[in-house]
Amino acid sequence: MAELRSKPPAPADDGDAANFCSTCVFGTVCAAHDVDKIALSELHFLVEHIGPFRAGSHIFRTGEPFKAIYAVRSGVVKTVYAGSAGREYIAGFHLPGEVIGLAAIHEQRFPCDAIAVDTAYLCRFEFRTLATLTTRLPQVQAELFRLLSKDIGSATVLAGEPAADERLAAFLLGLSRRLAARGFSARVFRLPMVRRDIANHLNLAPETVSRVLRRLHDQGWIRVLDRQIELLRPDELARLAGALLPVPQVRR
Amino acid sequence: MAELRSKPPAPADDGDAANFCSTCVFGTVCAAHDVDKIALSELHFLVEHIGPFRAGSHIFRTGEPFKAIYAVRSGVVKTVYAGSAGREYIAGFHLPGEVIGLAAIHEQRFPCDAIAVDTAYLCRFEFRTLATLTTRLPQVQAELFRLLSKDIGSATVLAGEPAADERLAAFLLGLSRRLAARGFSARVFRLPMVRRDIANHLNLAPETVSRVLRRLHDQGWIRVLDRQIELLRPDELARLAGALLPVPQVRR
DNA sequence: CCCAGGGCTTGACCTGGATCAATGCATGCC
DNA sequence: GGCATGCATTGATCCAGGTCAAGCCCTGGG
Repeated sequence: MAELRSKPPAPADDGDAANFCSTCVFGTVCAAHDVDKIALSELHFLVEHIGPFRAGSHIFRTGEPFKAIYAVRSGVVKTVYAGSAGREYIAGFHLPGEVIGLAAIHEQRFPCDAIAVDTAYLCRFEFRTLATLTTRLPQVQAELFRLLSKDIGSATVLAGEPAADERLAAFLLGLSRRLAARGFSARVFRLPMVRRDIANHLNLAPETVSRVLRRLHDQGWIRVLDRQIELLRPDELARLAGALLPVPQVRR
Repeated sequence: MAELRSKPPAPADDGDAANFCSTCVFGTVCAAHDVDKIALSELHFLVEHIGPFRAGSHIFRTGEPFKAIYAVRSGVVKTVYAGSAGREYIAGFHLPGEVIGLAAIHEQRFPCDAIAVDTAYLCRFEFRTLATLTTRLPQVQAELFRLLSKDIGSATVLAGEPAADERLAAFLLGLSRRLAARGFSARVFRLPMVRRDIANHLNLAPETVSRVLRRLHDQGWIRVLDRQIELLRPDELARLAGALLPVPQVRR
């Protein structure tokens, strides 16, 4: 498994006056031809590059007043909800190009913590300004609607209380596909988070994660070396995951 | 328990040229003073009243192209996702004033079925028209953002995989509060759905729902007669539910 | 160098809730 | 009326995964 990338990818490009970061969620807007150029430059102007956040440090905290949404530029960020009895629940891991903070619009406070899993850089979008801008940039409004809508179903994945194997298969495959959509290898990748976090996110005990990984390995469907993962039989994993994960998104 | 309402509430009011239905999600928009009256009348014009849908009939189906969002006017509607292996999962029950279909924006197809639980009337909002309108009506845009954002966290409730008792407590209390927010009794109400649906929604077996209801009853916290429910100790239920249900919303 | 601490794995045991099965009780249909 | 159907409840059994415990390996610090 020497071919595995052992270090995180090179620092994200920062975009320039004319173009946003290549991974940016608003990339499509930027690429469109009929966009009001002045408004577009305003959108660009409103973006604030922030970071680095070291592993474990907060981007925002539960209860903080909602001021902005954030797009991950590089690194990985987890969103953590406080559960009952001091437990916490990791709702998701967010890769470069993904947006966090949208759930805060409703109550105007963040309902969860956002914590860097490894060193992370983000883009910050002041929300009031963004919302004003969208009245002049219908494409951006549409994109925002899309982003919000996308997040609605996301938690539904665990809803059927699938078996541990199905959860893990869906998790690995989902990660693989999201990485692939951002230009990384779909077959071979590195888990950025510790087992405990995977377990928490999937509502399993860390021990169970270990056991299932071993089971999948013994069946010859994956190779595991520490946090390095190789998917040998994504087809079998997909069969296992069943309807859990979204359609093999042909994004954009 | 003779005081229990044994029939569903009177038919919802239909609003008039100047005001929307009293339960309508866009009620606040309507009440605002500084709204562009012409645009507002357009919003009203765009609403289409549909129904009745008899119990079991579809408002929309999984995979259908997304054309509109819907607000429940009266009755109760469930949203059902197809799970793996032919199972289905009930993501939520939607009361009058609540909006369904928002999750379809992302893929431009409905990701779930919407099925009437009892006789239901709805309002239909053509989405393209609505989205165009929002560029002139910032309040409506903000309301849409709020609605979308609200739905993001909703599935997170089951995320911690709480015990059966906690789930049921949270479910009953949540229902009670949502009903109260719409002017019904918070203490005494009628479950509109069968046990099987409750079980499915909470990821429990119907037998477990029965047993837990009995347990809560034996502790003197609720009274159950068929689908009639009386909450005797909402405080205890809230303690049980813990952090599962949202803060006792002071809505708007 | 040794040691401490954390992440990961593996084994042994236990339990909450699923599953299977039977019964009671409505409602609707012929 | 008599029967079928479907909902609800209760009892008996089973198992997936949680919990507890032990051991391994790696890294970093004194």
